[in-house]
Amino acid sequence: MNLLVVIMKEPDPSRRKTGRPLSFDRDAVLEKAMLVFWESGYETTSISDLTSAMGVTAPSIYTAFGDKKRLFLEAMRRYAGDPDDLERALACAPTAREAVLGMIENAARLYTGDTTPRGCLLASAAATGSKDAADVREAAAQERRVIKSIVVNRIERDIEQGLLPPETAPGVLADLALAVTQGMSVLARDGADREALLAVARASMAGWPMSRGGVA
Amino acid sequence: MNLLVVIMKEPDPSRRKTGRPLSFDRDAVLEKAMLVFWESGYETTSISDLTSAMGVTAPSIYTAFGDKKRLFLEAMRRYAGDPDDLERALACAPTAREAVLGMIENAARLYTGDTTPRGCLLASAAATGSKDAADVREAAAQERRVIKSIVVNRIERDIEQGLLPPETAPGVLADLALAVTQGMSVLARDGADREALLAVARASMAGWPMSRGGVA
DNA sequence: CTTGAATCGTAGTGGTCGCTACGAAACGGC
DNA sequence: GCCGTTTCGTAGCGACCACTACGATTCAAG
Repeated sequence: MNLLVVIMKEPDPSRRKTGRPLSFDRDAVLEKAMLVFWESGYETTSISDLTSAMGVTAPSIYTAFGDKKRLFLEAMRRYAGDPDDLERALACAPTAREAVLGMIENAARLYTGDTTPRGCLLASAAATGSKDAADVREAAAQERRVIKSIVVNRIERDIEQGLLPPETAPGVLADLALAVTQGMSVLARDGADREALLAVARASMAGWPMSRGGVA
Repeated sequence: MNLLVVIMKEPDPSRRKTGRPLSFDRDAVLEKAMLVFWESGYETTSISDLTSAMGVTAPSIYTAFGDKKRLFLEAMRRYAGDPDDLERALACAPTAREAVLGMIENAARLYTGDTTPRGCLLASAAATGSKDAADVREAAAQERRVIKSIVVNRIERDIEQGLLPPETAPGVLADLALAVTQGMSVLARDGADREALLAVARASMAGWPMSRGGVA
């Protein structure tokens, strides 16, 4: 699916041949849409909410992005970023522990930024919904699964290198990291400040096995 | 507010004087509504969703519960239960650590029940939404604040009794417990099974200070 | 058996939803 | 200038939203 999308997007760089040009910056407008979805969720954001926030009329949105669902998926991918970037960031850290702590701390800061909505778009924008938005929730779940597998791989690397005890359960630690991350989104929405979230992030790592002298 | 509600509900036990009686069990129907909101969220559940699930026509819902917002708030309170029950349960446990672990484990089981929707109604039903549902989100936030304060009090009791080191930060541990709880809801919705959630629950407690020989 | 009170089902209300038809406008190629 | 192509803004589509008016129905009270 992703491969197909990439392949079909190939002709893009050489396009813009004929016809009236777009009157707006597609990327800037997509970011506005992302912020609205981040703030108000997928189904609970209306097209008219989007048109007023993006400064673009409804027909222009539909010609540029397809429909509301595709616009949201594109906004969500823009929010989540490239999984390879996350993988590289985790690979750079000296240990899996520091890698995951850094990831959670970054989330804590992201959820409490003063120019962005509180909390996590992935956690809140499609937490629930009607049946015909099930595929959108599944897409968000898929993003989380990708993140989890990247974290699991990073932990397994430390186990193989003897930096973590062999009985370490990578799946549990990754699930814990993900649960804390998504749970912090709720705290942030409830008004918790950045320091409170960072304290939670650090406290959530206290259960990790020690690097050298194992805890057992 | 709660006091007022209680006071205004005083005449209830002696009511049912005249007029046609309700043709349905108000409590059973409220539970059906709770399950629908639990599954599909507040704003993303329509009145027609509720009428078909509750087996009651729209006018009957409105005469029995007021409007959609009041119905949801009542369903949410039914879901959350009486805070005093939580307080008593935490008080019964021998230590704050066991009390909180039990609370999180209960959440893990609740989120993976096979006769109820996955995840947590409090976490997902009002995670985001439009402006005119802000008071509903605030009500959910208030429920979480009550839970946090109960947990904080239970932890402070152990600190006063010397079961936890005096430098323990009750707010951070309570926030962590809440974040893990709400985060597990996301994992449950993504398909995590009960054992995975219970493992996360236990792992999240690993960072707690030891009861006797302190960790520092 | 009548009367008043409360709920019943039927059948809608105005409003907003996601989405689009359509003609005018703005481009590149000739 | 002219044509084909694409986007523009206007205006509105049918469907669904939360909610309710209204007359029939079912109870307790007298």
